Amino acid sequence: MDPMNERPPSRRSRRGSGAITLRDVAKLAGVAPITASRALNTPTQVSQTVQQKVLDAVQRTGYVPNRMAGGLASSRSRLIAAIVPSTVMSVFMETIESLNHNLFEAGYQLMLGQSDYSVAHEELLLEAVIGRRPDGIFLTGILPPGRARTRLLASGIPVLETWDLTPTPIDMLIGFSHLDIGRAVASFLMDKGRRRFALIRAEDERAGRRATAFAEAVSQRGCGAALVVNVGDARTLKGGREAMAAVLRQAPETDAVFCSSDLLALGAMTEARAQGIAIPQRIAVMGFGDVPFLADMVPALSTVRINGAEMGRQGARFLIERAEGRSVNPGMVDVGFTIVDRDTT
Amino acid sequence: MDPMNERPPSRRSRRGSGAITLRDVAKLAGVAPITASRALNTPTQVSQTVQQKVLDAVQRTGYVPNRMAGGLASSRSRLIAAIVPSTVMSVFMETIESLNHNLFEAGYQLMLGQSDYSVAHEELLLEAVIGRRPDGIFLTGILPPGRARTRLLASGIPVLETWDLTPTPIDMLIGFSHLDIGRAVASFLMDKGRRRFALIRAEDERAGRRATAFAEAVSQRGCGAALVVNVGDARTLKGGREAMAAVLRQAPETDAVFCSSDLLALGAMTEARAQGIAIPQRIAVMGFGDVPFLADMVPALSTVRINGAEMGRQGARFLIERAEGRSVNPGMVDVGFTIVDRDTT
DNA sequence: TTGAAAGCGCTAACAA
DNA sequence: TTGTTAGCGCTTTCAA
Repeated sequence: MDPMNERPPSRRSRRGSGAITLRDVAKLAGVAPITASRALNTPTQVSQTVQQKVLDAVQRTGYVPNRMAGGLASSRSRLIAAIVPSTVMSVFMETIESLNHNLFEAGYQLMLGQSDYSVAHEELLLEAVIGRRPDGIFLTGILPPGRARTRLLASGIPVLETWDLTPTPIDMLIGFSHLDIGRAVASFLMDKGRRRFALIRAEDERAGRRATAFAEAVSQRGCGAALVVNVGDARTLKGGREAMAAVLRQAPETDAVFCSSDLLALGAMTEARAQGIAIPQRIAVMGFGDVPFLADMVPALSTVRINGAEMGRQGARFLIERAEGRSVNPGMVDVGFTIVDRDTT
Repeated sequence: MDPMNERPPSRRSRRGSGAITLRDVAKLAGVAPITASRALNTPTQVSQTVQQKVLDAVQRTGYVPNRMAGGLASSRSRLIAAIVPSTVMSVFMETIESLNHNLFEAGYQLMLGQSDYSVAHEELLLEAVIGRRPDGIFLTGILPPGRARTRLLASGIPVLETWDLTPTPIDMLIGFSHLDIGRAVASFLMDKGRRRFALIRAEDERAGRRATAFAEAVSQRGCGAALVVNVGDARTLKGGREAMAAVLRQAPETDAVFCSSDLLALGAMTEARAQGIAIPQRIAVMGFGDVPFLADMVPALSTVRINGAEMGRQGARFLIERAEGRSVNPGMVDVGFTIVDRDTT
């Protein structure tokens, strides 16, 4: 080893983390650090010989590149942040799983934050996330105007909003229309001859839009006003049971119920069964989300299928394209939805 | 502004990302960068006046600290990585949600990787994760000896294995005994007078251990060998239905079935109901995991409750303690389990 | 309590 | 194709 290659020991030096660095690998391979860097990141820029020597050195030392350092130097973290309201029993997880899978294939890592359904929490989360300088941010939902939105805009980080549509996205957008769903479900049920409707809906802005569109559509076609029962949490069965009990009490002549989640629908069915009410003969039940396992229950739940995985896949693509410096502007991508007609309608 | 404070423009300079940096804040506040850093990170080390001036400057500039740079300089990323087999309909998500929540409160961020139930995938994932230099790694499960384990050990990153117990953990361990569960469920069912058992189990090593312990326990108490039916994926209802059909065909006299997940149990119940078999009168059904909503179904599923949130909470605590340099050695923490006796047994 | 200097481990820019 | 230099934006170390 040429002592000239050694860093002159300075009295006030910090002695690193002790881990193997690119310098060590380069020294072992007999090349400059930048050459070792190229051998690993852009192998085409380097001769076969050097390439092999560097790879050998990596092998022998067990070197694992420090992506924090690389990210700092290149302003590319290869980190994508995603924010969901919740992760347990959440309809968004299919999207996140697909996103994560596709990101990993491309050498990116996912940072996951949960807002716990709180706007305040979401703002803190976004602040923290921006500090990590991710190459992109994946939002499950639309970010309303406010501090967080301003901050995000100012950060210059590519943002993808999903699971909804809006004429005023922050940046990229991929989703579907909740209004269209409400209308489509209304038509679907009316075409089946249903006339007296109830809505079991979660305290959720999007669920609200589906419900409103549904209610408007049925009243436009001359049906009476739909009974609306609110439920706090879309992810419980209990809420659906209680709401169905309320429906049966307040409007016993109801012949179709549209729930804002599959779990609520399952609860509604449970209550109906407990009260000896035939589904779908007397009341049709419709869910939302198409939780996988409900197709295999008896009776199988009719529902609205959202292509969550597709949003994850395309979302990953858009964000990666942006991260690699290509200027993608997908405009508004509508992935649509499907009404799944099973046993309960 | 004193021009002496400006960095001399060099011909080959890279002109940063253009974002506001600590230098900008410091300059505005009229202090050195390091002082601004202290004002933000260790406010007690700084005078009230300086503190206020820096905070003002932050406010006015909209400065968001770059955690990559901070992490590089301090060798503390404030990033924790967690690895799960899957995120959709996964029994681990309660743990991850709790982990994430507790980490965020303490100023840490979660990186989530999914192994897709593949060992090869998990190794790649761990390699990638190590490159990020997280302050800790949270594993849902025990990492068997192999490349990944060696690498992890070599990295020196604190590791927490969960959801299982082993005498040979990599580092920290918090979980429960799958063998104990198998035995406890066996006793529980035998005490209820059940004698002819079947097991519906997923192709999962831990489910296998629960099943084996169960089978041993029942045969030790003089019951006949339990019929074992294997199912590929624990997260489907369909698998449970098909398995139950097999049980009914191959051993119609079966009077109790222990399933390796709640969803499989729900499938088993669905099939039993379809065949007109009374639960629990003729066959008792037991699940595993205590998916929240199953308590509200009719009949409510008896199951084994795992305190997933507790593992997340305590796990966060251990990992953070380690990250802050305190030498925690919790030994083996057993969070136990609870048998939940509801309608199906 | 404050600051100057050095450096974390890597890569962009330039030069050969 | 390879190397030199100068940072990326922050914090540690040492000194005042």
